[in-house]
Amino acid sequence: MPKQILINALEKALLQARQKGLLKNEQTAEIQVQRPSDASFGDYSANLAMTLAKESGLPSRKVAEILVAELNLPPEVIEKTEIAGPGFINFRVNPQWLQKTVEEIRRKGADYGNSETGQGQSLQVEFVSANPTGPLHVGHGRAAAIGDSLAHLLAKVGYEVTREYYINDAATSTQIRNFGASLEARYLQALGKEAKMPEDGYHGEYVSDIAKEVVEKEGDRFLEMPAEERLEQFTLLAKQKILEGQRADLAAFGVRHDNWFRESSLFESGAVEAALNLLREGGHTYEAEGALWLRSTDYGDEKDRVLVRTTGIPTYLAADAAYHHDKFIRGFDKVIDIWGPDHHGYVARTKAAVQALGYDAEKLEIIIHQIVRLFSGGEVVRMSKRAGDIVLLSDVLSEVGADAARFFFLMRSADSHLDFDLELAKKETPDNPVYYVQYAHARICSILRQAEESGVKIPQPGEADPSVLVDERELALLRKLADFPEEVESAAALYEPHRMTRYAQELANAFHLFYTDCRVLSDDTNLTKARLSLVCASQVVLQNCLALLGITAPEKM
RNA sequence: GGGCCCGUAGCUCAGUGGAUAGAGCGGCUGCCUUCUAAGCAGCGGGUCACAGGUUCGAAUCCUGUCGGGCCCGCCA
Repeated sequence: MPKQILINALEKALLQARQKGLLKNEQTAEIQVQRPSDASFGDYSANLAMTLAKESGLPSRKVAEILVAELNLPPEVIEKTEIAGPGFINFRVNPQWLQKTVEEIRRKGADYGNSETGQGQSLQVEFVSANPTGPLHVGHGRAAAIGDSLAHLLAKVGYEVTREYYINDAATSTQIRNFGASLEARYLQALGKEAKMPEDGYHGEYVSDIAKEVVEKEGDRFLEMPAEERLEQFTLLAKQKILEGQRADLAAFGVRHDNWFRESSLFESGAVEAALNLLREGGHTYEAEGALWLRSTDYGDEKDRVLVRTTGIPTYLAADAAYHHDKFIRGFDKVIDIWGPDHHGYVARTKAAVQALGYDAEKLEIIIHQIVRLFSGGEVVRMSKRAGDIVLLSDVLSEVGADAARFFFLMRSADSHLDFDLELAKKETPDNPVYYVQYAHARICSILRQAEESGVKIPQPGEADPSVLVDERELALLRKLADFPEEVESAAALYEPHRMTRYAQELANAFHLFYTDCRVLSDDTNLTKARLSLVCASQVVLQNCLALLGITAPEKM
């Protein structure tokens, strides 16, 4: 990687300059190499001279000159070094090096872009984790897209990744009981009986749908049951049905969790009690007003939080503390939770609980994504009759398809509110970025088909001479392809999968430009071979990129 | 009242302290006898909310103000 080569070379040059007494700086400045804002400046750029100027008492351009004189760069990678502007050192990559990456990409195939950054550390991404009291909505869709793509990214940079779904199914949960009671009421109503919905009942149409299904399959056999047992049965049924639906929605979205973890299992196994004891023994709790409190303020929370209610029933936080304890007991080196914006208030207390249990706060990363608003023709959409104001993920999927939904959910950074334009996502025109990207892949496949049909052999890696790829469009495409590992690296390091949708668009653009200006199949045998090889490399990178996003790469459109 | 996120082109948003701040959409204008026009080219478009501060250098970091969203339970 040129970037790493440059950083190493600059480091060495700085050391030499110091040893020779040309620069007096003692401090070890972090050496940065970045992309210049304007490509005409070069492929890479270093600001080192500017950061050293003040301390060395020399003008930054002078410092740059000293550094450049000490620089020793492999000419086959970096062909040109120059000082520009206030003291930037700009580098241009040797086209030879770019041309060689075609072969490297083709040899590595699906592994191109992999790295060892994660060093095989085990890492868990927990995402979606919706309450079993209703179907998944668009917010969950965003979480699913982010979580799944992030998991792909982290696996690509060398982590051992587990995807987990936390089922909030605690039997003591008031919400679940309420939901069960709602289903019971709808069931009785479906059988023509008088029944009142509970006070904070679930009025969405999906509850009635489930009730009707129960009537169809089980008839009126619950009527005779004692009230308490019946409620229990319906609570169980409600949970089960919703969970089935959630699994089906995720499957339709192409998201698969390795592990579905039941909150209730923490109570059954005694893990909640154990975690509470640990917190007590560590002196992180106290009793007040008949409840057990966590001293979360010790770890920066704005107030202490209840762990066990006056009723003796543990809170969600108690279970969550036990849950995270369990994650670390299972040996995860790093745990990432992806939550909706309505949970941001729980970040501080959860991190507090984790620290009180003796773990480094840095081992837990909580990503909060902001809300999704659906638009159609400039109007906010409330699509679902079944769930009131909530727009269901399944509705969006049947409307625009999984690929478009994934891409749109991943177009913005998690921090940013997402306006999802359904019309645009449905369009089969270049305005729609997901089609734009997929079309590039379809075009690639079309060229390869065309070549085969006309009897032109696709060269194996190494069979083409890439040095004939000198057109500006070809070099621009090569640069984009060569960028891929660095893009993956930073998207993974920053936990920002949305960077890859942007990269996908840029890569597709570079390919379309190449396609327009450079005819692949021509009478010039060597050029045809080299360009076919470049097309194959483009296909590899586009596929790898789309795989990280969880989006298909169609061969025809 | 407090917390979190956001404020950048008409709209939706990128932008890991660097050079003349970018993309897509929308608008207008061109380009198909040639590997997919689901493409390409061109034209417009900016007080980076505002005010201070830190820095050689700020859209980016800090403080404050204003505006928008979400949240603030011994619910989950």
